[in-house]
Formats: sequence, structure tokens, C-alpha cells
Amino acid sequence: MTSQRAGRLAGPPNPRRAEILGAAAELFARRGYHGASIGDLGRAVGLTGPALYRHFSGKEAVLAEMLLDISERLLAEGVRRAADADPARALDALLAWHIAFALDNPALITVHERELDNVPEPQRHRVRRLQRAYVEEWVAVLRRLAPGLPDDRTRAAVHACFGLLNSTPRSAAGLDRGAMGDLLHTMARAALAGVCRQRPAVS
Amino acid sequence: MTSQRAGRLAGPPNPRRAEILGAAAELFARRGYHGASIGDLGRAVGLTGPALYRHFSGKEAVLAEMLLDISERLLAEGVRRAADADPARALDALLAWHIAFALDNPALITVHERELDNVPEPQRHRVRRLQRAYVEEWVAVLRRLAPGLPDDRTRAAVHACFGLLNSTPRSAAGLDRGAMGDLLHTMARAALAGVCRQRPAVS
DNA sequence: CTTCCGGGTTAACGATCATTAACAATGCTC
DNA sequence: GAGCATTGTTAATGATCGTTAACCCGGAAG
Repeated sequence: MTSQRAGRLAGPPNPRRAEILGAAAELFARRGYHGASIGDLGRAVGLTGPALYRHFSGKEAVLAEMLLDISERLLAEGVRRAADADPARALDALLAWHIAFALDNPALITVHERELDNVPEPQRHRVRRLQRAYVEEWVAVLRRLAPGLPDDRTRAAVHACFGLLNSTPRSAAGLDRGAMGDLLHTMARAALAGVCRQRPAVS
Repeated sequence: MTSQRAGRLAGPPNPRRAEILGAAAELFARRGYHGASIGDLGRAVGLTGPALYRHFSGKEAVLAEMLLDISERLLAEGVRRAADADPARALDALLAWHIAFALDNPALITVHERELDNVPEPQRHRVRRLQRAYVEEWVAVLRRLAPGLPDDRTRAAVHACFGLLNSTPRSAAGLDRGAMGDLLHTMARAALAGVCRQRPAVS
């Protein structure tokens, strides 16, 4: 029995696994899950393709572990930041967290956004639940901030906000990290404030 | 010689070609370019895989024609709308256009956003130029609206705005088309207004 | 010193892919 | 009605893919 079992028990954090996951994130983000072969993943860390099977049970397992890790990290810190008693401060904290994550891990954010469908079924459900829970943290904060807003509107606004924040990896224009973070924070807060203010007259 | 030549001359608009392009857009959007096989594309229109070669020179040609068509349509109407003498009205017209396109063609917007790298080289360059020109229409309008804003900031803001608007296909929450359009318009305008207002104190 | 195991290799497998070849049916033109 | 282009089909080809098999080597344990 090798150490690949189940993929996420305890044990010492195998550095090879982390290295592979990092390289796989870049390749999956740039070329898509089906566009990156196991040979590519191995080559990216100086190995041959089959060597990956010493660390993961297969290609799907790499993606599954990657997405589980991302959505757990996003949710865990999201819960923490959303707990602020002042909803405005909570929202700013959520924005700062998501922006920092997206700027620091553009490949991960991209994969997280696009590749859920390729996660095999036992774990896809868990990832979906984590993603949904993360969204709900945002929705809950916005609800405190704009109690009149109907829930479906709020949820749609959160998704649109994520679209804005996650655009980072595709623009990455000349701006440095700080300026880009400020820009995204300003735009996202303004967008959400706009939808909160917009109490529709009719319809 | 079949009628597949070059892919985009004149001739009567072959309905089979359009049908294939539509089905391919759905499949490429849902599963990614490499995740959809030629057999899948054919099956989606009631044919076998090799039948596609009667209408396109290959899989890459399908994607190339799709992206060229999208970016041409976006740019052509974008130029028209950006021509308004009042920059605020021009911006609203651009927003309405992009939102309508995204809501009416969610698959196309997704493919346009993700699959440029899979377009073969002679045409990829043309698509890139069209996409860039479209962005520049937005940048030019925003520049008239906020002359003090540095160009790289403006461009980054436009890209972020696109990220917001193009999130439509992935959220698509229970909101109907009209409500979703209003929401996106409100949020995007607020986001851009926010970044225009934000004349940084220092830095 | 031997044993064994973690982590790597190359070779081989079956599946699937994009593409081409060979052939058939349909309908238009002369 | 003979020819011919159009638009389909099935079969075949070669490449590549994910995965497994068989082997190998270094180092820790006994």
C-alpha cells in the first residue's frame, strides 16, 4: 500500500503532493482539465507521467483534492470574516479575503470556477456544498446590510460580484498587486452598494 | 471540392453550418473545447462525427469561426453604441448591448472568454485584435467620462466589468431575463462609477 | 548483510480522439 | 436518363490518453 490512500487523511504534508497540486493548478487553469495530460503534469514537476500514481489514485483525484482544498479554505476564512457584528465591516472583510485569495492564487480561482463538472461524483457533491455555503456567507451579510432585497436577487448579485473579483487572472493588466486589489475592492463594493440601493419602484 | 473552403466567404448562409456552430457552442461552453469530441458535436445535431468534415475543415475551424463571429458581432455593435456624443449615454448603451448579448448567448460568451488559446494561429491573432478593439471602445468611453483616470486602471476596470457581466451563464439564478439584465446593468454601472470617482489621494 | 518499502523508471494495454478513405443516396442539370 | 456535386454513412489509421505492469534503486530496520 502506498501513501495515496483516500487522498486527505492526516500524516505529514507530503511536499511532492503539494508540488504536483500546484503544477496541476497552473496547467488546469491555462489549458483546462482535459487539455492537460498526466504526462504534462508529471513533466511540470520533473517526473514522468506514471509517477503521479505514487501520489494520487488518478487524474480525477488530483482535481478533486484541489477543489476540495480550495473550497474548504475559502469557506473557513469566509465564515470567520462574515462573523463581524457590523455587516459593513463584515462585507469589507469578505471582499479583502476573496481578493487576496484571487490575487495570490489566480490559477486556483480559475480552476475552482470552471472545473467542478470534472470532479468525480462522491466529492463533487461535497465541493458543491462548500461552494454553496461560501456563497451563503456573503448572502447573509448582504441580507443584514439590505434587508429589503429579495434573496434571489441577493444571490445573483453575489455571483456577479464573484465574476468581477475572479476576473483577475484573465486581466492581470500592468497594475501591481496593491493597485489591483484596491481597484477590485472599490468596484465590488460599489456594485453591491448599487444593488442594495436599487429598491425597484415597481415590478 | 466541397463548400467548406476558407469557412467564411459569401454564399448563402448554410443552415447546417449554423446548426453545428450552435450545438458546438453549447458543448464547448459546458465541457470545454477538449472535453467535447467531434462525435459529440455531430451527435448533437443528429449526425455522425465525420459528417462535420463536409462543413468544416476540422475541429479547430469550428472554434475559429465561432470566435471570429462573436468578436466581430461584439465589436461592430460596440463601435456603434460607443459613438454617442454623451459619454454617459454611450456607456449605458454599451452596457445594455453587452448584457443583452450575454443573456441571449450565454454559451457564446463563455467560449469567447475561455477558448481563445485553442484557436489556431492565423485566426487567433485576428480574434485577439477584435477583442482588444472592443475593449478599447469601452476604455475610450470611460476616458471621456473620467479623464483623470490612468489608462491601465481604466483597462483593468473594463476587464473586471466584463467579468461581472459574463458571470451570467454561471449564475443564471431564478431571476428572469429582465430582472437579471437590470441587476447586471445597475451593478456594472455602479462599479465603473465607483472606480471613476475614486481619484486616489496619493500613490 | 539482508529485507523491505517508498518512489521512481520504461513498456505495454485498451480506449478514445481527430482525421481520412471508400462508398452510397439524393437531387439538379443537360 | 446519364452525369455529377452534395451530404451523408461505415471502416480504417495513427496519435494520444489514462492507467497498469514489471522492474529498479536508495535507504532505513532488523
